[in-house]
Order: sequence, then C-alpha cells, then structure tokens
Amino acid sequence: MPPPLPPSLPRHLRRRRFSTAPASHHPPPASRLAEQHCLRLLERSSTPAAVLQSLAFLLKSGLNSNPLVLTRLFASSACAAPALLEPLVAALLGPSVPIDAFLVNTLIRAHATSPFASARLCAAAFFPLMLRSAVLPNKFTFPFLLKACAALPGSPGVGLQAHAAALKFGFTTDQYASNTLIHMYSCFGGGFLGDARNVFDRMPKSSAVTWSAMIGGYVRGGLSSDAVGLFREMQASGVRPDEVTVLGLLAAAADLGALELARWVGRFVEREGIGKSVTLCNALIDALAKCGDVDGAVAVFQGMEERTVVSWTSVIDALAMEGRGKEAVGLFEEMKTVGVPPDDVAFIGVLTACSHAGMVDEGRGYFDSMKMEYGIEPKIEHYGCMVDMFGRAGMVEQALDFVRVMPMKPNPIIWRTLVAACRAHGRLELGESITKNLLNEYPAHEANYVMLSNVYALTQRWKEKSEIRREMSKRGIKKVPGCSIVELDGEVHEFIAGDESHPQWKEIYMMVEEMARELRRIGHISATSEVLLDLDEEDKEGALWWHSEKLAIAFVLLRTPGTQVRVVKNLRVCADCHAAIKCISRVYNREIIVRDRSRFHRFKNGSCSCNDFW
DNA sequence: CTAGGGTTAG
Repeated sequence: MPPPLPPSLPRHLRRRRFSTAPASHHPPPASRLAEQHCLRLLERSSTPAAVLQSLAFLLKSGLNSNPLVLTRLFASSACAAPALLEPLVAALLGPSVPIDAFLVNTLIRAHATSPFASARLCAAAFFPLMLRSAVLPNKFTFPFLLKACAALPGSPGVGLQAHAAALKFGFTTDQYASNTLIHMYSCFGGGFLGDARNVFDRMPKSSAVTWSAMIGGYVRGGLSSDAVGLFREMQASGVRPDEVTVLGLLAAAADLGALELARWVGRFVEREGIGKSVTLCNALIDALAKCGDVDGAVAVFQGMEERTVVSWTSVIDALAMEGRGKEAVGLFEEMKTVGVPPDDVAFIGVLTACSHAGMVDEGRGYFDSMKMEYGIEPKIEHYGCMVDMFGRAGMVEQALDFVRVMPMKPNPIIWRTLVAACRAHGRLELGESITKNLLNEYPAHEANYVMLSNVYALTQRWKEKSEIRREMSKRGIKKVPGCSIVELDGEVHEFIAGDESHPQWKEIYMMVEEMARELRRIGHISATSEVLLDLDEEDKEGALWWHSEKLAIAFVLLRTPGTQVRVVKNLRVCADCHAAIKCISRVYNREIIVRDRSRFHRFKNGSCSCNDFW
C-alpha cells in the first residue's frame, strides 16, 4: 500500500492522479497517436484545408468526441466564419457517428470557448440535438450549457429554456449547475439579478464559488455596494473567501472608489495567505488606481516578481488617470524593453496617457507603430483615443480629419468626443450640428439630449433648450443625476445635486454658503466667465453651488480636521466646480482628490494636478 | 469533459 498522500501535495503531482496517460511503459494507444496527429495538423496551419484534413482524420480514427481536438478545432481561425463552421458540424454529426452526452457536451463547450463569435453564438444550439436524439444529459451538460448561454446576454430566452431543462432533468440541486445559473442570470443584465439571487437564496452556500458568483453578479450589474454587503454576509457565514471572491470585491471597490476597502483587501490577502497571484495584483493595481491611490498602485506593481502585459497596462492606465503622461510613456517603453510586447489594450492605455497629458506627437507615433511595428490593426477605440487627443489639444480640424479617414463607421462615442472638443474650444455651431445628427440616429440616448441642451444654454438659446427638455420628457428619457460619494469612518455618504436627504443637510448647506462667501472674498468668480471650458454633462439650470461634489466636500470639511478629502463623482467635474475646488484647497488648506467619470483631479494649494487640461 | 475571475477610447 502506498503511504497516504500528504495534505498539500504540489500541484503538478496532484494532477497526475487525474491524468489519462498510462502509468506504465506501454506505448501510447492508437487513439493517442491519432489525437496527437490531429493536433499537429491544426498547429501547423489554420487554413480551412488544414481544419478539414484534421477533421477527416479525426472521424476516420473514431475520435469524433475527443475534447482536446474538438476544442482546438473550433478555436482555429478558420472557424471564424459560419461558411466553414456549419459543414464542419454537419460532418461531425453525420449519420454514421453515434451521438452521446459526451459528444454533445464537448461540442457545446468547444463552441462556447471558441474565440470566434460565430462559433460561440451557436454553442447552445447543440442541446436540442441531444433531446432529439433521446440522449440524456449528464452532470457535465448543464454547467457547459448554462455557461454557453451566459455568453449570449442578448437572448436570455435561451438561458431560461436551459434553466427549465435543468429543472426537468433534476440538475438544479447540483452545485456546479446552480453556480453557473447565478453567473448566467447576472450576465443577462440588471433585470435578471433577481433571478440570480433567487437561485442563490435556494441553494446551500457552502462553497466560496457560490458566494463569488453572486458577488461578481452584483458588481456586473452595477450594484457594487450590494456586492460588498454580500461579502460581509459571507464572512459572517464562515465560508473562507478565496482569490476569486477577493477579485470580485476589488472590482466593487474600484467601482465605488472605496479606497479603504481596496487597501483592506490588500492587507486581507496578506493575512489570510490567499496568495498574491499576478491576476490578483493586477486587480489590486486597478482598484487602488481607480480609488485615487495611484502611488499605491505603482507600489504594488513594483513589488510584483512576475508581470504580464495586463500588469503593465493596469499601471499605465493608473498613471494616465492622473495625467502623468511622461511616466506612463516611460513604463510603456520599459515594458517593450523587457520583452513584453504590447497588445491592443496596452496601446489604448498609452494613447490615453498621451491624450490626457497633451502629448500629441508621442501619441501619433504610438498610433503609427501599432500596425507598423506590432501588426496590430487599430480598432475604433484607438481611433477614439486619437480623436480625443487632437480634440483636447484644440486641434479640432485634425480630429475631424481623423474621423473622416477612419476605416470604420464612427460610433456615438467618437461623435461625443468630437462634441466635447467643440465645446471646449468654442466651436459651438459644429458641436450643435454633430449633436443633431447624433440625435437623429440615436434618439434614445440621454447624454445626447443633455449635450444639445447645454450647447443651447451656452449660446443662450433658452427657447430651444426648453424644447429639448420637453422632447426628453415626452420620450421618457431621464438625465442621470450628478452624484458624489465620500467614505468616512468606513461609511459611504452619497450626495446628489441639490438634495436634502442627508441627515446633516442643513449644516452642509450652511457650510457651502460659507465656502462661497470665502471664495468670493478672495476674488473667485462663479460660473459664466468660464462657461466655454465647460465639458460637464450636468444640467446647468440648477445652481452651480449645489453640485454634488461641493456638498460632499463641505460635508468632509465639516466632519474632519485637516485630512485629505476624497470624492468620487459619477459625471465629469464642471468648470465652475473645478475652479472653485482649486480655491477651496487653498483657502481651507486641504488636499482634495476628486475622481471624475474618466480621471482624477488632485487639488492642492490652489492648483490641480491636471493643469487644467481635461 | 463540471462552477465563480484581471487591463479596454468619452
């Protein structure tokens, strides 16, 4: 008898127990050789011919349900187009091939994990085939099927059918299937979070996977504070969080801008010995940066012994968010030097950094190098970075030219970027005409109305402005209210422009008035003189002094002595608030950090880290 | 052959 296994055998040794490889010295069986032959064919070339050749060999050797080969087969770039995909599947399911659960499971999974949308779209379609062939699903079927459905957020109906089938065949008590159900429903969007929660509530919560699925679902649905609440319940229940749980928590912290939470997660991971994997460090960098602690994010990056392109990109994004373009570009260069080739996402990071720091020439160089040096075809996001870069720098014509030469149809984001440039640089007629076209094409998008309404306000065309308002209410379109949050003693306080729901609202409003008096005393002039610089999406009708960030700052000034003030805002800071906060930082001698919808402003001694370039 | 997860233009 072999001695019992020690409790924590190294991973590679544990794996061996599940290996299908023969333990003895016998030569590998014929099926093994055939499998390897198929894989080699696919490795050598991904042309349709090679794929077909591999398939033919597969069928000839009776390997039709070999998961390894099938997965590679459907991951081959030849399967990007339905033209090859369909005959392939038809050949696989030919009359001479017996259909069993194993084959269908493998087909579902291979399609669901294919890098090609056309293959992923039809993954779930293999399940009906199973029913038609009177084959019973096994315990592997529903985890695969439900995950395939999760990738189709546009057609939740398929997922609902899959859930019904899981019920019918009695697999909903299975933990694996139930966890995937939670995941699937939360992928269908906010309206299905209740369904996810229903599944969650009905199952035993003995595994970290169940909790992580629900926590991740809340984050995905934009309910990050519920995610944090659920994490606290999880701790109370005694289930030990693992790495994935903590990743969800970090995403929630990043979303909420909850710096203390993000830092706590960093310590928690240390304390619980969860292990700082590369993935976890990447998430930590991202969360710290999005909570305004860029230096902390850089410190985590510096401490990593192994870094992937995602780590580099995360730290470059972190620096870009604070407008530290030179440092971001420096890291991008260092990344290339140490032999990590940038991918398309890394280029978005470095282009954003250039854009936010006014480094137009550098940005142009990087954009050109994408294709020339790395063979990466720029996507619409990269063109968007360039349009933004020219626009911010006041080169509105160049921005427009870029849109004209783009090889793809400009999307609303591109147009809105242009409009922001027009507004920032006084090109109001151009901005207005672009916005009008945009409204014709996308009448349901709230931001477009607000944009046009603000253009009218800037040009003092009040009649047109009120027409826009009427049009919005007629269509039932609501403006997202400006909202700012601050964390104080582990509690999150939320402020909405002009609202009076905070228990201390009277004191806060008195404080805001006092701030206004102080600022007037030192010569700060409100609003209108800077109106052309205003990029804000917020309604200008309300008094500028009741903007949510001012309320939040007043609250923190009231409640704390000379500490740092950190505010997270859902929209962009308007020009008046920006100018006012600069003064506040001087008059009250406080460092004030405001997280925008897109970046950070660090106010100190009357100036801002963005150098008024935003 | 089983579940939950990291960076992405404004």
